[in-house]
Amino acid sequence: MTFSRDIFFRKSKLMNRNMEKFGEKMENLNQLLAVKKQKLEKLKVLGVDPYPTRSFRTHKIKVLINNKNDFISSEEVVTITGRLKTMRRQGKVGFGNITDDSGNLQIFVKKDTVGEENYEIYKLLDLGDFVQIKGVCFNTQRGEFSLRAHVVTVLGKSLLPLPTVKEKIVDGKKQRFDEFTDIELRYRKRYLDLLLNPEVKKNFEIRAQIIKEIRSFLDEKEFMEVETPILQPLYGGANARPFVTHHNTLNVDLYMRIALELYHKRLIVGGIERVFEIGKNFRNEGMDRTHNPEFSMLELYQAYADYNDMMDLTEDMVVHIAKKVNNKEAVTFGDTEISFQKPWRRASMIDLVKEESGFDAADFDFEKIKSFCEEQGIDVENTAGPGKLIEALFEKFVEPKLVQPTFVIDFPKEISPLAKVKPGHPNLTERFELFINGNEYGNAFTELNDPIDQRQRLEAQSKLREMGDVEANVVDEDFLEALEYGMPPTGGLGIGIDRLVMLFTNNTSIKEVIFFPQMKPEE
RNA sequence: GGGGGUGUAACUCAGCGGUAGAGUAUCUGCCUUUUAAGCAGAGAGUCGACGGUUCAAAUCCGUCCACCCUCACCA
Repeated sequence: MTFSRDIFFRKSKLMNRNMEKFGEKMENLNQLLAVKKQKLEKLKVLGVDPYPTRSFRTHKIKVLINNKNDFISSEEVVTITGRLKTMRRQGKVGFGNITDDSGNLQIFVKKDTVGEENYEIYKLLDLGDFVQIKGVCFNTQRGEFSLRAHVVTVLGKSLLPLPTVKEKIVDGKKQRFDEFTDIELRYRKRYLDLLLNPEVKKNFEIRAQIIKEIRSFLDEKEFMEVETPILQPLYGGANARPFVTHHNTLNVDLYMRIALELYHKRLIVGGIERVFEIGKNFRNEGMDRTHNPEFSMLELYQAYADYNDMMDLTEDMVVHIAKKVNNKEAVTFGDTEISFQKPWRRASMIDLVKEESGFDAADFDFEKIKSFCEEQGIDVENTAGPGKLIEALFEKFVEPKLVQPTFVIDFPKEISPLAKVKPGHPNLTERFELFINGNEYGNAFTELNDPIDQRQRLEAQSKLREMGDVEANVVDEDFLEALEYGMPPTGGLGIGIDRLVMLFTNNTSIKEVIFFPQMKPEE
């Protein structure tokens, strides 16, 4: 007997503390389990294997529902499989609802029809059990399309009771009772969440669809999907603190990647002109509504392109997703209607700061910017230069106002160590971030392909690191060497998949779009 | 890390100093077209953990844990 199973999980501390008392208590705690086990035994006595090796079905439930009249008039004998979700038994007859991943169908089991022995088996069923029902479709007296069982077969007994959620249809609207809503339980036991809250599954279906559409869009544009290392001897491509792990055989520490960027650029060097990857990044940082320590990114790199091309590509890709997922070039998030109609606004960071704060930072005058920041109550870190302060002003004054899709372009060079300088503007780079609804959704550059400049930039980052900036980039000699062999002019783009899914599913928490979000251990 | 909130039966919750409650689920009985099926009955809880105050704590106080919200941090 396993005591560590779900409903006893919380009680397990007791086991350490007081074994005897726990033993007594288990009598009570086990009651539900014991009942189910008794049923298992009874099934075995009846010669029924509660966990048979084979199952069989002729139709998914949706097929029956979509062709009700045909199945009723033909009286075709069909077999469905699924989980028993509700049960209404009354003496020598009973009803229940079976769900498979396509739908939900009422079954009608009558003692006279299935026979005495099979009816005994039916009576031993519990909510949550997997069953196979062979029978014929018909309409009940109340007019509900149902399956009249000829044979009830057990496919898998459940031992733990599913939380009970009941539904009633009032004026065509579903009313739910005793919903499974405890957020902590929903995240920790996502399988129950999926089972009991159908709209949760919908979120993840949209997620899958978005990813599928990204793939087909990029495939159409002849991007090659690649896989690059998650375990890396050095990390880079973003400003973030990494997770560290250890490889025993090599006896080296390895980092979990924080970005895909540097390996993709190596592939561009290698002559693959268009690459993309959808994968997990890992950042050892704070968690909140929009941050999970592991999260999904799309990165793509295109040779002979620049950040203007990346803006066009981003527009086209998001419009493509919106049309496929939402059937229109727009999405409603909360009360806000977001329009993806091209073209999206493109405005420089410095112009936007000036527009919203009245402050002109175009001259990069450090003392001037610093005193304005201090006036505005912005903390000035000791490693901050004018570029970082401009970004801070941007975050404070501009970010929350960018509701409709906006490309914020031309970031300070100081905070963009992997982006190419904007011609004629030594303090700026050809970089943009995409903002929607006040949140960042993407980041892109005309990629820096000058190995000498790149080395200087990484060395400058390294100095910041020495001064205490734990998120500054590290110098990656192997990457620099690749650049020295020559990288073509390249445009690169990163899109946060989770946030995009949040946008299209109208969710404000990243935990709603990640099946198993990071949670603290329970003990 | 700061502030606020929540934690009671398998699920949803009530109780907020006098020794544990409801509905659902489970079990028993009745019921051959129900659908939140119904009727009658039963069992089921270290009231998140630890400590304190009190004759008496689910309830008051403190500490801790988990989760949620919010601010800070963080591309």
